[in-house]
Amino acid sequence: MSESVRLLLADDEHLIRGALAALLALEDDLTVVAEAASGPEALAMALAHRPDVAVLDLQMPGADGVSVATSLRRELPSCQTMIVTSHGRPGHLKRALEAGVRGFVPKTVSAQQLAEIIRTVHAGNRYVDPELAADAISAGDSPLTVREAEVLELAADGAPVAEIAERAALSPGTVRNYLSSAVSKLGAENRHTAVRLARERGWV
Amino acid sequence: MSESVRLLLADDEHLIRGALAALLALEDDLTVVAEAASGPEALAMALAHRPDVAVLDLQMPGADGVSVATSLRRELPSCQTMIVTSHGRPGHLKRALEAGVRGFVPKTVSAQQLAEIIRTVHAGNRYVDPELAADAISAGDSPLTVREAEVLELAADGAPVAEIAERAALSPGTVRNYLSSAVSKLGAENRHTAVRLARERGWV
DNA sequence: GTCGGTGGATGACATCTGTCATACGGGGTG
DNA sequence: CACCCCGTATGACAGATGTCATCCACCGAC
Repeated sequence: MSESVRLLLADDEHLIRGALAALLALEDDLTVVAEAASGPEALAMALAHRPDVAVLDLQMPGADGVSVATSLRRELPSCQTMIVTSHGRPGHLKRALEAGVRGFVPKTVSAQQLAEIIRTVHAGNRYVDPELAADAISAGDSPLTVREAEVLELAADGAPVAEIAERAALSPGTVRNYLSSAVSKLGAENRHTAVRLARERGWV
Repeated sequence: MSESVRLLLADDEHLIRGALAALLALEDDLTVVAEAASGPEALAMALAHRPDVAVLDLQMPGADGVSVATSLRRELPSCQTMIVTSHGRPGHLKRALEAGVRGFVPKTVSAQQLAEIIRTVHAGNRYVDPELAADAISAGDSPLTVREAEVLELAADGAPVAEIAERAALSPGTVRNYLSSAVSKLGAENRHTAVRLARERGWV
């Protein structure tokens, strides 16, 4: 049937990918034409099989779903992309939408729902899980300046101020100022909880 | 058929749980008798349906797979438990085995393999994914004492010493001692990198 | 040109952390 | 019993961190 939507499934969890392929194959207007277990593989398979829709897991070895979507947008514009994620955080959603992703759903949806969303995306529309969207909206825009976010990111792995200063080419004092203001903007107790909060809200 | 293995599936990701149920149902010696989307629900369903084998996701809301396994061991000893995990870290494996879990596999296995492993577990044998086992062995035993690990865990979310002390019912000075010794044992620069290292090695 | 805003820096100060020595009670082991 | 390790605690001290006020240079707007 030439009407069938050609799908690429990319997920590093074989169990899920296989199960998903089996369930989606039950829908007679959906055809899984390729599967991949990593970011680079997904890209290669997409270019080889030219699917209509790419269903990408967010967390994959090599390159995450959003990077793959970005590449696909450039190299195979005819292919719509959508992200499926285990435990989604709003930051990824924002990144994904900026990358041109048309669908963003958690893995808590059922196969029926997923099939329906695939059709929606294939029709050129967008679909974002309402709950994730609400989270993203309630998280709002980052109150951090570019520098504050940069410094906060460098602080993420527990590096001391001196190291952050070196890596950011700033004076240690300045780094402490930025961290201090970031911490107070986020209402955190110290930079480490600040990093955590910013991560949760997708601001770094 | 009375020979069929009665299964409980617990996973908060509807997509995966449903798909898994569908695939496992294809094996005619396996029957899914209950599904759950959270830790407490898994426990309740297990007690209600008395499955032979419980297939538990590691990450679930409410109570993780290992806690559920621990409770099951006590409240429904006839039920064998196994853990399926997305991105397994060795620490969980050790915890799981101590909780009496008989099978521990990553979601990268195929449905066929999983079915086979379920049979293995049901037969009273154990199965641990070779790669996860290798990781666990190479990570070795934790050099941390129980208290050090406890305190380190409380330090994980960036809480200040005072808060850790309160939550651990210890004096702040003692907390600092433990953190200090944990940091030096792990060769870290500060408690935060120590937390990260311990996490990577599965020691917390 | 003056004004204000922003990025960057400095210095001072209080507090928090990390480290160390020391102390004491309890549980094993020789 | 003596010894050692562990858990717990205290005190002391150096260094790191968080906070604040202040300052300078640059840039764009008025």
